[in-house]
Amino acid sequence: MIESNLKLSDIAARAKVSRTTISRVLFGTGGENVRVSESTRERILQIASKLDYRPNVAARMLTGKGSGIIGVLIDSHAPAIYFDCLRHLEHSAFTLGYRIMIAQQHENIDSLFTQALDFRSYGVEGIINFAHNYPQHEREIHEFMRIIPRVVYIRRPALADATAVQVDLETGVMHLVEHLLSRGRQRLGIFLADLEHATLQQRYAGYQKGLANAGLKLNKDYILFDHDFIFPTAENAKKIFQELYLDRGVDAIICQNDLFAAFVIKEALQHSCRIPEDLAITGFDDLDFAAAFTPGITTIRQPTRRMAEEAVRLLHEMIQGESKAQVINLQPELIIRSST
Amino acid sequence: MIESNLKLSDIAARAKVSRTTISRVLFGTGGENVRVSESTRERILQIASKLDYRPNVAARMLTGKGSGIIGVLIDSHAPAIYFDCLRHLEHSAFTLGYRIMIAQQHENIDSLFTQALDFRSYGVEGIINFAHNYPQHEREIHEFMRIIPRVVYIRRPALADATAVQVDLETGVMHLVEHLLSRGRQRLGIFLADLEHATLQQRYAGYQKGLANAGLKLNKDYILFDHDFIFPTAENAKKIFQELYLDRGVDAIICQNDLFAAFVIKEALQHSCRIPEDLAITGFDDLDFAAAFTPGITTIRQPTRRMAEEAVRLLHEMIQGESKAQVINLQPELIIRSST
DNA sequence: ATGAAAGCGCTAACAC
DNA sequence: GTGTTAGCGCTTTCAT
Repeated sequence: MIESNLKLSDIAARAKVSRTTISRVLFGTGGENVRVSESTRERILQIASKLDYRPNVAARMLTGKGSGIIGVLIDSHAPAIYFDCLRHLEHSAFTLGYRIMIAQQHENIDSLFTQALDFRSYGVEGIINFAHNYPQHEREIHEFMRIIPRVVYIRRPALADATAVQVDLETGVMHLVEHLLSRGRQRLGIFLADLEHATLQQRYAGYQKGLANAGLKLNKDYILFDHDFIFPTAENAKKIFQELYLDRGVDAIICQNDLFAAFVIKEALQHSCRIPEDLAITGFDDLDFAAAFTPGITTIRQPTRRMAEEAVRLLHEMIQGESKAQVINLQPELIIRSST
Repeated sequence: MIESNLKLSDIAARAKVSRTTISRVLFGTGGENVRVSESTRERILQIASKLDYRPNVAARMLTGKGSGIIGVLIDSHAPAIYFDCLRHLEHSAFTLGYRIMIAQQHENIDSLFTQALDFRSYGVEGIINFAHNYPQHEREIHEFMRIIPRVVYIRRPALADATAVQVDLETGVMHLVEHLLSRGRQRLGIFLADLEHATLQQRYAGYQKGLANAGLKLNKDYILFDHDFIFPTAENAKKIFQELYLDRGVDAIICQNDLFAAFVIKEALQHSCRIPEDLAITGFDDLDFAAAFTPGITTIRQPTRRMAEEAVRLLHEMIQGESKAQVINLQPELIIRSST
């Protein structure tokens, strides 16, 4: 039977000691050098556990204690992989005694402040920012960090002193390129929404390096730019297939994520284009359906679990005040299936 | 330039009025019949907005104000569809001025209390419970609701007076059955982990009704039970295909969700079984990859957005104290693609 | 139309 | 070892 909303003074009354002592026993307040007799301690713990006492977080916060809340900022158009990561995040945070409060960020940069101010209202101790990067808004992001000084970015922003966890997408795409070349592919197509997003820049860099390493030169015909290419839809896949394969004759297409790859594969099959004989296709993320597809989608697995663990760890260190800006770089993993 | 952590008294000092008046203007405290002169009001609003003042939620909570936090409980094994719903949930909640705090629940029922107590510690005003149902734990769930009296369940628990949003899975499966019969299918297979979970009971009921409506009788051979069937994996798909199609000769398989359908389709294709000519396959949820598959997966679309909206609306009403227990029943939508 | 004082549940600083 | 007091930022009640 769980009592409702006890407070320290209720325990104090039953234990016949002051609230201070209860606080000392239950939360270890007062520092290392407080002495409480074993018997009182016992008695208090007994009563508290029997009554299932839980502290009022708001009251503790008011005295300057941390809230134990971590704010997580997610882009409203975030691909599924981020939610996978969110799940691990909650777990890691919980393990360290934190709760997660989420907020979605919309395209516009201003919402970054609003959300930050709002999080501060709630006393969040730090933020994990999953939102997209805005390399063109470096200054505003600095301002954001001034509001909440403890931020871990997933994907490093264009910011010198930011703490971030990032996946080495560049190397990921390089591996993809190497793999495709080793399969005898010569004309590797890729499409990108633009080069403003850091993650797209990284992909592009990996693509370039991969080709350069093999002594091949870049053919601009195989690279397609279109602002719509952030959204994996059937229409976009049609456009991509038409331009890169039918018009320009690539023999491989590196897709931005698994869903894009799935739609491009579907489009290709409708044209009786054989995968991978006529056209090799790669995805990105290794979402769970990538393995269930026919053909299985060759892809780059993002270490979502480690991303979450590292992000929480870094933030925890910042909260403890033990850390300065650092960047953790995680390696993704090439998963070869039959689409290549 | 955003000032850091202003408090009411800071505004009060600048506006040369008392904190009380600031509170009245900024938060409308004091009720309907408070009068503040237009000029003071103006002045206060000006200053507050210029300084970008934000209230300290913890302090307001301590005086009895609501936290504006909604707790969301998600099962740690929740399928992707729930995260889709979570995104809409955050949006709807935000619109009504709430923040979302998430917690994951693990299989065991005890964590339900722990999470509830924990949420109460944080002053959450209500909970949206996405977690799986435990029809065998009706009493414990009652206890849970005593701790946090405002709970909206996604999927109705076996509880008379619970407020819930549910999708009529039974009708969904009935539609699936009708559709398959209309395509000339005669031997409809289905697999279920067990009949303990409410959602599986509903599917089974829909299956039975669909057949009964068509004047067909149930063939137990076409129903497969196995506790592993909550997890969509390649191995499970293999088992399902072997037993239902190869051994028992069904000509259609109703899968629990899209990912299961995807794996079963893959298995079938590997056996040169033609979809849908030899075997029709249906999914559930209409995740975004269902359309990208070849063949496109016929499925039942869950109205995740409306689910979220309704859940938040119901909870909001409960928080406002305007509502008694009710159940909202949403209809899913049959999406016909080429897997049937 | 506005302010002063008390108090929400807890902790810190200082007493004893 | 344990208790007392003051105060965190805000709202409420009661004055004025």
